[in-house]
Amino acid sequence: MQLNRLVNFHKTLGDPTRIRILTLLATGPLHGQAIAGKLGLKAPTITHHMTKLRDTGIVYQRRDKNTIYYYIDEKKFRSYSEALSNMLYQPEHDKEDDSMKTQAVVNNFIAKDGTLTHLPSQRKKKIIILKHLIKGLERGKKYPEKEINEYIKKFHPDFATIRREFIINHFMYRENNIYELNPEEMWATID
Amino acid sequence: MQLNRLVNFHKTLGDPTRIRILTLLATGPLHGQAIAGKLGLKAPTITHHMTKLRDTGIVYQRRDKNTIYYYIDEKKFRSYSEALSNMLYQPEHDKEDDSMKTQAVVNNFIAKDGTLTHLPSQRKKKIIILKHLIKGLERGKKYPEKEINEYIKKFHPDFATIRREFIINHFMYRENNIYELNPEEMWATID
DNA sequence: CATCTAATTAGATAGTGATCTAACTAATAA
DNA sequence: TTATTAGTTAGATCACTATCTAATTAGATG
Repeated sequence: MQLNRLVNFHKTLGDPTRIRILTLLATGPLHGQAIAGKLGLKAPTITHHMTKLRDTGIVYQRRDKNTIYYYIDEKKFRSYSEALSNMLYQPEHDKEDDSMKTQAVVNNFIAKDGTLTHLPSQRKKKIIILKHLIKGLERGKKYPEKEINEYIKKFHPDFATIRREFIINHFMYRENNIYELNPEEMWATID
Repeated sequence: MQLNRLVNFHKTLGDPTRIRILTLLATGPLHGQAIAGKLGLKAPTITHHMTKLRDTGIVYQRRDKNTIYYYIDEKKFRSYSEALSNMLYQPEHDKEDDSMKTQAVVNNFIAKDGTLTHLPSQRKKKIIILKHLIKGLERGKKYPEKEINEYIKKFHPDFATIRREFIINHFMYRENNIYELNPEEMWATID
C-alpha cells in the first residue's frame, strides 16, 4: 500500500513554509543558514522542515565541508505530483505489467540470499539489475573506491566489471577515484 | 497570492480518509451515508471531510430529494495537482499574458458598477464575458427560470439573450425550465 | 588543542485537526 | 401533521505539529 506515501507527500506540501522553501530551491541549491535567513526562521525550524522534505524524497542533500546544500529531486517531485490523479483515473494496468517484468528479471539473476549470480548480457535486463544493485547507495554521499568495491562485493566478487558498468551507464560518476551517485534523470533507461 | 490555495489543496489531500473518499468518488458519485458506510465512519466525520474537499473546490455536490451526491471536479483536481510543479519550474509567462487579455476584455465591457454595457459580438470576447457573468451561480444548484432572469438582470436588462447564450455555449443546461450549471469541461472555450 | 560555524536534538508551548456523541435542521413520506 | 431519513452544528477529546530556546554534536581552521 503506497497510499501512505502519497498522503505523506501531500501532507508535506500542505505547509506554507515548506512551499516557500521549495520555491527557493527551485532556482538552485541552498544551505540551511541561507534558507533560514531568507525566511526569517531559526535553524532548528529549517532542520525540522528539511527532515520532512527529505523523508518524502523530494529533496536530497550534499555536504561540502561543514555546510549542507539542499536540492530538489525534480523527477521524483513531478512523479509524486502526478501520482494521485493517475491512481484515481487509470486503475493500474501497464504499470503493474512493468513492475512484474522487473520483478521477474530480478528473481532470475538475484539469488535468495541477495547475491548476484551473473550480470545479464542483454542490455534491458542489465539495466534492471544495475538499478537493483545501486539501491543501497546513498544519494549525495561520496564514496572512496575501496568502499565502492566492498559494497559491490556483497553482491558479486567481480566488483571491477560492475563498477565500470555503473560508470558507463551513468549511474555514478568518478572524480579522483571518488565515486558519487548521479541524479536519477541521468541514469540509462530501458526504453 | 494563490500560495495559500495551493497549500490548502495539499493539506486537504494530506489525510488518508480524504484520499480514500476520493478513490471512492473516482468511480462515480456517492452520497454521504454510502461513504460513511464504506469507510466505517460516522456521518459528522463525513460532513467534516466533505466541507474541506468542497472548500478546496475539488469536489462539488448535487442534491436529489433528501440526499446529497458528491462528485469530483476532475478538471479542477488535475489542474491543482499540476499547479505547484508548474509554479516552481516555469516562472509565469504566457499565463500572465492570458489573464491580462481576459482582464482587458472584462474592463471594456463591464462598467465600474459591475453591470454589462453590451455583449461583445466577437466570439472570443463573448465567451470571456459569459464566463465572467456566470461566476455568481452555484454549481449543482437548480435555478427556476425566474431566478435566472433575476440574476442576469443584475448585469443587463436583456436577460433573454444572455440566458440563451448560456445555453448555446454550454455553460448551463435547461430541463423543464429548470436551469443548472454545466461542469466546466463542457463550457465553450476560446481556443 | 581551542575555537568557530553549521547543523541537530531535546523539550516547551500553542495551535490545528480528526473523530466521536448528542442535539438540531431540512426535506420527504405516510 | 407526524414520523423518517440525511445532513449539519456544537462541543469534547486526543493526537499531531510548527516554532522557539538551550544544549549538544561534527567538522574545519587557526
